[in-house]
Amino acid sequence: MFGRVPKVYHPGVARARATDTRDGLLDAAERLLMREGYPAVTSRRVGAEAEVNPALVHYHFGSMDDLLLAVYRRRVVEGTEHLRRVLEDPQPLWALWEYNCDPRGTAFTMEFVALGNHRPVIRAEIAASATRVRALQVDALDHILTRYGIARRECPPLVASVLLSSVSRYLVLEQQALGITDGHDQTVRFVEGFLRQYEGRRRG
Amino acid sequence: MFGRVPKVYHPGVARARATDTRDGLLDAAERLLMREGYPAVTSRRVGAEAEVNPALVHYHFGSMDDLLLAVYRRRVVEGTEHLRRVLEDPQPLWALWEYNCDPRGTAFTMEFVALGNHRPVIRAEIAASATRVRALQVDALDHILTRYGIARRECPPLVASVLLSSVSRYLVLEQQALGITDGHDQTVRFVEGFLRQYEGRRRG
DNA sequence: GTCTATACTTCGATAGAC
DNA sequence: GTCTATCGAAGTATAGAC
Repeated sequence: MFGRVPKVYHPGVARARATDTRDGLLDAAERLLMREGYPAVTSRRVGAEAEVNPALVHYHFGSMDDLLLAVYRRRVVEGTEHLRRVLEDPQPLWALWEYNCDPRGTAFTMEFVALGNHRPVIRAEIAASATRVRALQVDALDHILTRYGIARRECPPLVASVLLSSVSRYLVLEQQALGITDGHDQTVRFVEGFLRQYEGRRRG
Repeated sequence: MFGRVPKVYHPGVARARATDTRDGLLDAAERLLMREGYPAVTSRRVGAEAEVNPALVHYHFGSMDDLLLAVYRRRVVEGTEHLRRVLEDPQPLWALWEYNCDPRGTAFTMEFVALGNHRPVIRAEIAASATRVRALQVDALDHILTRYGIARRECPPLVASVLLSSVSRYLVLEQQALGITDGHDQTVRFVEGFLRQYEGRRRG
């Protein structure tokens, strides 16, 4: 599995480079995952979506679990980088709320949660990355809440993080997975009124 | 592998009635769903779990979707009845919070959410039932909040319902599906402190 | 690296004996 | 109603030619 790192090819030949194929497979798997859900991510369909032979999935990644893991890891790296920028926003609470309300992130995560429910390897990976992300948020919120004069005892950063993400993500989940939006507008206004208390109207 | 165990029963003696078999299949499907998740709910495995021939699944329910739908509907009926009793609790906010914190309900629902993601029939069924349940909660919360002197403008019942269920269910989801509990204790204490403002300590 | 071909598994669903 | 037997489709994965 580790010895299959792509080698250098004859430069100038029209043949696709190994990393192109590999990335193409990752892209294809992610597209299928988002468009049709993880049951659609089969070696045959990934191959077809990448317009490449299905056997290459196993050549490049070994098992399907390994492919899915690679997809997940790639996105976590990007997501973490994104989150860091979000937390540097001049209105970090607003930015964090909007970040967590992004349906794409939730959809992606939920597919892997569903997947991880019966694939221990994936479950472990999600747990580890989720813990890191939460730590990042908590660290930032600690500074932010202190700056806003909110006592740690009154609202611990950890609690703020959990509350903020649970509400936003659950709303997205309901809407995305079930098409339910009853009460969502009102709830969003309620939360945003809260944010406005500390950071004023959203700018930019 | 399966069909070889139970053999012909003497007619008229211990033979299972049709409804027994049907219920047995529903039970078996639900057990498999909770224990191993929806991918495990195949006609063959349901048959084995119910100690009955796999072909009977199709005889009694038609397709697998129909079986899953039947499992879901049975539970919704029970769940709704349960919720009605919960809302009549002398401390309804506490009772509702605890009801939503029950991991079993969330696990069951999440399996169907994952399932419904790519099975339109199931998705529609979930959406419909979720809407009914929410209406039930909102109706009850309207009376409850009014009784506690909370103005509708200050905290609309609809918002209270969405907030309460999103936090509890998301906590359960994180813990159950990912094994993450960081910050959960603190968040629960935070919420319960809030409940205590209106209903005092939990009794019973 | 990439492809063809294939082994092996498990699925949903049905026909027909009893 | 229940079982046996089976079809056809789809999945993972590997071997081997190029």
